[in-house]
Amino acid sequence: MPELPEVETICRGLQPHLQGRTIVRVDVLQPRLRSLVEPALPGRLQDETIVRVGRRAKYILIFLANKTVWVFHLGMSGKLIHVDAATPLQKHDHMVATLDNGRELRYHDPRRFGLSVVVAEARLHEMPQLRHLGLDPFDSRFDGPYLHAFTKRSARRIRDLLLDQQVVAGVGNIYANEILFRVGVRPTHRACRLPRGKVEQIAAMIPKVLRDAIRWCGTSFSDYRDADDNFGEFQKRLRVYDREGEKCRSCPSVIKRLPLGNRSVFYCPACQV
DNA sequence: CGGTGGACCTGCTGGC
DNA sequence: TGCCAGCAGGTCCACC
Repeated sequence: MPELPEVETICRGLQPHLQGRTIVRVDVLQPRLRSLVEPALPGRLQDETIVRVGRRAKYILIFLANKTVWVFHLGMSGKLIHVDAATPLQKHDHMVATLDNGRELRYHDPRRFGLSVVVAEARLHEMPQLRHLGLDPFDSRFDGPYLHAFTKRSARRIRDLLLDQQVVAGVGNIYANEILFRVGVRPTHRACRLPRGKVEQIAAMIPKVLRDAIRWCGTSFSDYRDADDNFGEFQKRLRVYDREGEKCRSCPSVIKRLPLGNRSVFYCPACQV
């Protein structure tokens, strides 16, 4: 589900609710996520105060006063929501953190592809999931030459390269498709065959599209919601993703869908070469 | 090493 | 109406 813009929207929504709050208790209702939630996790969080909420790629980072970090990844269908304690529990609510103001932070994830761990802040960037991540697209070092260093030596399709978190951290299938439409490149184009100028354009378009999506609070199809359980708006601004058979917004052609690996690509056969 | 394809889960939709 | 195949925002691992 959530790519960088959705995760960033959730973080921005959680920050004012969580900052300065103390976690009173944590209940794990279903520990079987992508990896098992360690039994010691509730004890490591109890009575800890939240300093701030941050993000690395698609990971949500809740920094605690004792210099540990509660890390979440939402997988495909995860939600992290701040609610009133009176809100009825939903099916697939797997974790509930009660805060000192009586409100609750709930982790909900039907497909259970998500992740939740607590790590020492000093070891955060050494944890297996974060260690090999590439640059965040908003990092000042992320530019054309950086991306070109990857594209020039890769025979992969450009869509697959953009999904590789070791190259750019935070792009997922929706935004990979949207970015490539906006630079007129087919998702199936081999990375190493793209001219340097096109790679520069792609590198510039990545943060542009992601920023735009953040401005619209992310993309909601079925299950994505922000920290207050509200929909995003960017689905109204998609040019190709999930628009198979519909008219291109830039020319008279019809958007095509192609299964590529186990993720569909969407493109305009006229606008994208 | 690089690249591909399947596995992990549940739920929804569309075709028959 | 009911059933079943196909598909879904992501990662990780086995295999070539």
